[in-house]
Amino acid sequence: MMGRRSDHSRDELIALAVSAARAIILEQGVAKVSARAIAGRMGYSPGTLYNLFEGVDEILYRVNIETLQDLGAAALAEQAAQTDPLARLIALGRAYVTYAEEHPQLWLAVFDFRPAAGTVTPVWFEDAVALLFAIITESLAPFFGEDEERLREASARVLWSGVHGISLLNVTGRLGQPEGMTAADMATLLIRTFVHGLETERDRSAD
Amino acid sequence: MMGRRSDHSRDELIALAVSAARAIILEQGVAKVSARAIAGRMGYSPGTLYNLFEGVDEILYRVNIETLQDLGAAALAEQAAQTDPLARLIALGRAYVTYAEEHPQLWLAVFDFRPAAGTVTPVWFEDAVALLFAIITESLAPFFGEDEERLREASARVLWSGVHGISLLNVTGRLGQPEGMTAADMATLLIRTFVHGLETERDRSAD
DNA sequence: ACCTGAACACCGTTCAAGT
DNA sequence: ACCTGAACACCGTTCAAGT
Repeated sequence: MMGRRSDHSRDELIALAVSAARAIILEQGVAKVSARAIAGRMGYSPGTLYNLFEGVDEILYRVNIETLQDLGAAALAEQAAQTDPLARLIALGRAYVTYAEEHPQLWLAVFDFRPAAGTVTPVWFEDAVALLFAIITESLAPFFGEDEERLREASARVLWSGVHGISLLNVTGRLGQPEGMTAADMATLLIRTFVHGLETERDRSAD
Repeated sequence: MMGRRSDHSRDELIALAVSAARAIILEQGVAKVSARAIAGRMGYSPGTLYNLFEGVDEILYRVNIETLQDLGAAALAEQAAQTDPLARLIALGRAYVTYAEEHPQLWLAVFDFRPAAGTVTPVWFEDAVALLFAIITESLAPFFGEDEERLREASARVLWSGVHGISLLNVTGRLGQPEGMTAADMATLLIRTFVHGLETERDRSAD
């Protein structure tokens, strides 16, 4: 029962563990992910995971980065179908909210995840987040002059926070939107209204 | 060592447990709250908590409702200092973000809290949340006509989602706002721009 | 070299037993 | 009636021992 088995290569084991973790998230939610549950589903002992990863957190980071890449691909695809700058921005926001709605467990696993205190987020994970965020900043370029970098940066963060907040309330069932309005409609309202308001905002900040 | 002690009345014990939980949140964060930790700090055994509460979740709900009431009071106080409708709305948003910044652990304990799957949020807690939300809806009244109930409701949720999202990123250190801008400034940008954009939005929805 | 499984220090919750 | 503390079923992580 003990000792080497070599049924799988190291890389196969890593992929197996990440798949097992994702399956648990999909079936039971991220709260049910544990070293023992992952190992059990792989047919290995918990100790094996510590030959492959720093800990359970690293496995979750690996599931989450794949979710983010999938989300990013979906958003870019939706955006590519539009040409008008505002329509492109709205497509981005709606794709975000819709993706979260279609994959609530995976999406929550990304954003509910609070690694144990004192641990640092892996660089490769932060890089992936920054890459996704750049899509928003770029999509905002048509609405700002070259001397408005600060406003554009701030607007990107404000819009993302808003769309994310809508999505979080939606996925956790607390959005409580008016009858007939979807969460994506709320995102559209936010983005369209904000962009239209930017013209007025520009006049005021000249004070 | 066993049997009754009656050092404290039932109500005193409840207050003691809630205080102990809050102290742990303030010192170590909500993740470190546990039945054993609360009981240890009270000088009682874990089992005692189950004479007083349904479980640890109920203790957290009790800490959180007090945080929400405190946050509501702070927001109302800031708002009362303003008379202009837009200034009042902005005061509300800034107070929210500022409160979260000043009490990050308590604020995160409210919004990071995901009760065990299958449990229902207590009615008294949902009522308190609804009461707070009504402040936002009311503060938006000056900006809408009587035939615009749906838009007002949707706007209240969109604005709150946005301010909340900004606050969440801020408290978890991921806001990344431009140099010299505070999280409260970001909330101001969101609210002011959105409200200004509403005029344009109204014209469009007439299409 | 790889993998196990027991061990350590935790967790929420229950409940028989004691005062 | 109140409170205890052992017990049950968990958790993440480590590491001596085995192949």
